[in-house]
Amino acid sequence: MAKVYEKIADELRTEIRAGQPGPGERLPSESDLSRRFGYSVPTIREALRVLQAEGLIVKQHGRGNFVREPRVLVQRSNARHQWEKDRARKPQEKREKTGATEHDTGLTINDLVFHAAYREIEAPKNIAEALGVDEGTPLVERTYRTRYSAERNPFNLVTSYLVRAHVAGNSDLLDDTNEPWPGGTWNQLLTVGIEIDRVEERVTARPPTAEEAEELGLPPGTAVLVLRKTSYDTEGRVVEMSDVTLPGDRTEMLFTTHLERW
Amino acid sequence: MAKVYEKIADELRTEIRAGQPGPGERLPSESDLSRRFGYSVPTIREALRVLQAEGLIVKQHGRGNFVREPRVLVQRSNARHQWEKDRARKPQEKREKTGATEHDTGLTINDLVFHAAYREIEAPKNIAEALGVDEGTPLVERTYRTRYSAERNPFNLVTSYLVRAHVAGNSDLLDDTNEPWPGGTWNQLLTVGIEIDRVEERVTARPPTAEEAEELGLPPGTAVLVLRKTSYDTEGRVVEMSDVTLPGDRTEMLFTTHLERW
DNA sequence: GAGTGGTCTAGACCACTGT
DNA sequence: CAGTGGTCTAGACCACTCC
Repeated sequence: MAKVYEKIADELRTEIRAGQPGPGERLPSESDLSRRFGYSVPTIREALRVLQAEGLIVKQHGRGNFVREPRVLVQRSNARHQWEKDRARKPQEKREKTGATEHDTGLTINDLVFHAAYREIEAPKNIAEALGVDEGTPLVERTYRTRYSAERNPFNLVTSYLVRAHVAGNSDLLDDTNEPWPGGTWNQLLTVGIEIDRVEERVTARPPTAEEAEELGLPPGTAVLVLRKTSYDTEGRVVEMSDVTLPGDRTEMLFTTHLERW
Repeated sequence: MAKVYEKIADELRTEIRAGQPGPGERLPSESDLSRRFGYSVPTIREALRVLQAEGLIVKQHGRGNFVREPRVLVQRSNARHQWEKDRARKPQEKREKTGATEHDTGLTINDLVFHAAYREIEAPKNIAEALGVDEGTPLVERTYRTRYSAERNPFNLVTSYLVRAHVAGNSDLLDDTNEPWPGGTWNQLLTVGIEIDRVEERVTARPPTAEEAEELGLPPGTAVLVLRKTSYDTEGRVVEMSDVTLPGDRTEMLFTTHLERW
């Protein structure tokens, strides 16, 4: 019942929590730890791997093992939805100035880099279910990436779906050169007479897939938040659905629920 | 740039995604894979570890490596807050019958096992900030565990804080033998004249700590959702704050935001 | 070039699962 | 008992970082 590497991990974990070494500081080298604990380097590495999986340390090839520094940078609030709805009716020059991400982060449009791609597809089963349409229904699929101009990796991955028939009345919606759409999707929906009534967001958490870790630049020991946002119009139809992947170590989602007064 | 174990992981991942083997099925044994790929068992194990960290497979000592089956069982909706507020004013016999967890899960009180512990503490810095009080202010701290009667591990870990001075008017609130409180915390707050106006929930995701993994029975390759719920009364005071830890692989949180109509 | 972590090998032995 | 994964050793060699 000993399990040497767990004991070593426990001991190192306790020391790190006590601040010895503190955030950002280096741990002793693996061979030093090997001597200190009297076990082989692979065993030490096994212990360090446990701490890495907990997100407690970061390994840096050629430099050493470091205590991870916490970071939560991007906040996303559900107040953005009302804000976005209000924005949709503003005149174009105002709409162009700022988007929902800037609203959340307080940054200006110059600090952010957007990338979007457009595609028409036929609804696969799971997407069709979420949109409440038949399998094979023509859809408009758009994928977004947003990142800080100073950073390499985007801080979210978004795939958004619209029912093609809903938006066919406005040819701008089917033209992928109109990117990014001034005023956002909801303004475009307004042009075809659709008003959003409520938004549902389903949130789960899991480790990133290999592709997500790659694209978001996530080190091992990070989780992602997975958000499926469904927008309903005033008649209860689903008019937009999007899947969003966010890095758990730098994202905080804020949901405010207002209650009826007594 | 080869990295054998990554290539092996890629190949196995592709096969699993294609359904070969499918969810719940066993992978070939590690020594079989060693022969198939022509690399040593430790290298194969390294590849399998990658897949485990992604939550794609589950290792079972003495049995084999299995493709993980997805499971999302517990749904938690922010509609629970209005429901809970309404319940607080109902007569006691109704309040006793069911709690917010039953409301979310659709189970009856007999399917669930509760455990609660009670403690009085002086506010440490971070809690004091969240409650908007001075450090050292007397608080009531309560920790909850809820689990299915058929399962070993709870499906959430809750720590809740109240300001002692707010609730001192009702001695029941300071008596830890009154567990679980019929009608919940908000009914108790009602007895001291406090009405909840809005709830804020902050959500992040991260890998579980060693203690959380242990207590929730989480296998490696699982993330947790961390939720900080803050309840404000009609005067804008924070009257309750709780930290909730939920297993990412079996929890879905649903937030509905209603928008103002044009 | 010295020091660090990363990959891979080969094998001994232990612990768990199922027959 | 046979078959499986889990732990640990000892060491070779590679790749990266920093002086």
